[in-house]
Amino acid sequence: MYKALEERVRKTLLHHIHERYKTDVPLVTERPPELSMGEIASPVCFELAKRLKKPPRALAQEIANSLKPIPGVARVEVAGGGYLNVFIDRAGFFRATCEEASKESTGAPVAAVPGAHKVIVEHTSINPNKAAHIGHLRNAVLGDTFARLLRYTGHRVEVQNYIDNTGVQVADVVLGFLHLEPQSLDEVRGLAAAPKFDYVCWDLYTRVTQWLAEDKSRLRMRADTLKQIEEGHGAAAQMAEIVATAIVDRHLKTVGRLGIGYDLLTRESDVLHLKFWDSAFEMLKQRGAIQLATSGKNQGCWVMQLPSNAENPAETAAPAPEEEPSELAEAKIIVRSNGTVTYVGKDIAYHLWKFGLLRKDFYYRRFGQSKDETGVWVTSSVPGAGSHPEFGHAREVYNVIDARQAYPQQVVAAGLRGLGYTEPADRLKHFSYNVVALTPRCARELGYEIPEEDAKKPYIEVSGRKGQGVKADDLIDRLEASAGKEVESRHPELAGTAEGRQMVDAISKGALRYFLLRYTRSTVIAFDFHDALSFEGETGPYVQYAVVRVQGIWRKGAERDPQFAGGDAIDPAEHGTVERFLAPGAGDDLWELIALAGSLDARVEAALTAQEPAFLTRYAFELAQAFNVFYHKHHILSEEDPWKRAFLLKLVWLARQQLVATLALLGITAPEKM
RNA sequence: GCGCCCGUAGCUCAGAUGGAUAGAGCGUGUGCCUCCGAAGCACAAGGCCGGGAGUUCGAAUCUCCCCGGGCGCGCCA
Repeated sequence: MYKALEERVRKTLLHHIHERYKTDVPLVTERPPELSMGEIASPVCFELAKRLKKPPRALAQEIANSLKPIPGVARVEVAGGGYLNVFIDRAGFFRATCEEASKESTGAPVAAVPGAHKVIVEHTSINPNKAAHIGHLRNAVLGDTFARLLRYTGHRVEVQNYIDNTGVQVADVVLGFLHLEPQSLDEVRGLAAAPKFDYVCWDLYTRVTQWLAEDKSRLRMRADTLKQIEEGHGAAAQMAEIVATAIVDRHLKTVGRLGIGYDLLTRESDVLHLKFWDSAFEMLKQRGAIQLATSGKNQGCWVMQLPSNAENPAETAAPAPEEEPSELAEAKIIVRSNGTVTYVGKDIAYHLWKFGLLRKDFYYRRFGQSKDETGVWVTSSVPGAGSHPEFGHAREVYNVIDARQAYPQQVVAAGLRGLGYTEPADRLKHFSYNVVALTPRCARELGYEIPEEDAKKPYIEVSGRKGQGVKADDLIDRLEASAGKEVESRHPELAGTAEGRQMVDAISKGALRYFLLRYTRSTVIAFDFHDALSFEGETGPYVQYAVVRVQGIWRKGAERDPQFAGGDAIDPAEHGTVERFLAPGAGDDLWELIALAGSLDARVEAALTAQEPAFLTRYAFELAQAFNVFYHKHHILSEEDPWKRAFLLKLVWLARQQLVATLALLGITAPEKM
């Protein structure tokens, strides 16, 4: 509701200034620091004063006096040196917010706006050769939450998880099963069917890394293995298929514990076998987007020139004709002199497909052994039976990839641009985030040797190749154990019941998702079990608890009075009492909660524009905090004035609606009790 | 060397698009369960926003220069 009103105020002011002063100024609105200053403020008169050479305060006064009434606004005041402070019509805002909230879905996906363009969000994309760790979880949770935000605002969203099943990381594990700890195909199949196969591979991968380091000649074996896997034949390829498929299955189960799923798994092997690259290569050559270097250090390679000035690609797009590509420092190799394509080359082809610009498509089937029709879709190299949804053909693409990969992402965009697809290139967004590191204390706790000079650092990055890091399932297990203890101490009667398990599940999931989302994307998370396992303060369970308190009120109310109706109590709005309870002064604290509860739309908007899910965790916390303050101040069930009681109940209902909706966007549910 | 990110309370972090008195959580100290659940609430202590210059009516936020940290820049993926 707040967003709509803010926009209306902004438009009215702009129009008014345009009419009265015949000038257009950039107009921003903001939240005043205190409620006594209104709910919407604009410093526009400072800017206007500069242009008109008049004192800002006088201008503000003029505008405030001459402005026609704005629907939903009670009054406009002048404050400070020339601020325009807008005071919302409290009762009207309350009614409108309740109206909106009653239509709100509480978690179910919102139907896309008819005719909406498709947005692809790619996230997770873990190498399928070992167990997922906390860094992967940050990726998946960020991507999943952003997709929820897009869906909530009416976008058509397709979530993809890219599976690099033909890369060196898979090859390393296959190498381990072939040479380091030889196993037959059947034996590997057996291992892959066992529960903790991803942990087995985690350890094997570590040993292979060391084994390769011990004797560099073994790198040749790896190259051969990789080649076999890429070409898709031989024992190595079969083993890679078994390993990758089983690990992907493990990853899906792990992220599934946090409520994360996908529309499509795209496999690199299918990109290769369907020769997506060949098509892309032709396009790139035809458009001159890549050149064959005829001399210099890159001789024999196909290279792409990158604009040296990223901010102004147009200026550098056309190089001087006499310039030799081989001499350009900014050239990026796309095809090696031996004719094989690099990773970015494949990625360019894949992204052409994402935008529907490649004249090729995958085949599709359901993932998994079971023949059910519910499994996630996965790409295939061979025609499958039956129909499938249309995949790809996005207008906009978000790639959730950590900040270290900013450069390759730029190369992909440059590739699109080189083909003349400037608009798709602009709509290819790198949803960048920083890594999850460990605090030195945490690293020592896990038994890693930390040099003295590193012990003072705020965080240290550990090596996945060395098998260091916190495995996702281990962390979730610890959270569940910890939540289980809390639940048991509060509700011993629920031990072992389905309700108890659901409670533990909701709390641990809520704590973890909230923890990973509360940091802004550019922050390196210094992971520590103490913070991640906390259920107090700014955490998911704190917000969940606010919702649980509402259920408590309803439950208690129903126990005492069979007629009690909770959120559906008599509508106080219809009896003219809302104005009384929200009157400036006495009603300020209630109004504060309402103003915040009505700001969900504005916060969602901000989170989307800034691509910053952390804005929403912040909002959830603020709202829960405001509700808790309200809860302690007003005792609802013992309120004697029936109108006041009805009003407070409606307010409780509203706060709950907004909290539940916000949590749903964060992928968190609140249990009935906790 | 070039490019990107970061430096805010003892610790971990918010302060998007420049705005009014820089905020949370954790930790510390003190209160509050006969009262809708204390996974909570209230109060207190704690800050040259890394340093310096500049732009502006106004700078934690923008520009430049330092200092300190992290990450990229491969015929790896």
